[in-house]
Amino acid sequence: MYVLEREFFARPADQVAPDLIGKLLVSRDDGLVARLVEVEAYQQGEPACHAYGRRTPRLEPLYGPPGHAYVYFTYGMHWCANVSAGTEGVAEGCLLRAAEPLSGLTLMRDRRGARVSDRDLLRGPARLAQAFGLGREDSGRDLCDGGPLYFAEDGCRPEVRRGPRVGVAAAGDLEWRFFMDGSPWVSLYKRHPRAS
DNA sequence: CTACCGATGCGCT
DNA sequence: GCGCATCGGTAGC
Repeated sequence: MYVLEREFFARPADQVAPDLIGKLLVSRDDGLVARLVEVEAYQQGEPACHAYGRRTPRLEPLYGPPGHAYVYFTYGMHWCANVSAGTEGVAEGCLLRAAEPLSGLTLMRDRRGARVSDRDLLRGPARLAQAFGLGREDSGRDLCDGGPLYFAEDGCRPEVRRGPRVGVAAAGDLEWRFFMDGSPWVSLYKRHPRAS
């Protein structure tokens, strides 16, 4: 089991995202481990990216060095987590959309709700963030500095498929959603009603 | 299982 | 003020 170093993330987001499929997300102090099954790439040159045509304080983690968390708030109640990619000064990131829970399911269920099925614990970006206890204070956190939140790999080499992103109005024709072929842990695919 | 709809508050224009 | 990289409940098949 090897921890993913910063150089893993120092590539364009659309190259990092497919390589994250099958990797492990670890919250060490919580004892949480999950295998990523669905990730989306975003980069600053295209309209769907939060950093499209602007640079504001909340977006600094995306512009900074790779391997840092960018956690944002959406729809008035949900947090979603990205890991920054590419080179410093260029905003790129990978949205963690779904994962298979491997360890710490009890704590995940404490955070998500007692009646939530295993299948729904981490199926969706806001669900994943909630189960891992991620929020505003985690945005900007370094994920490659030996701290408690990091990525690891265990030799899993899944078949990766790709398609259009989920729920993005300015989706364009980019197929930057990557997911594990045939996995029951992947989130439901819903295209945005006004997607181009 | 799918389809619809309301909740909710922040970041930016 | 507007729009949103969403979710959960309910209704219906």
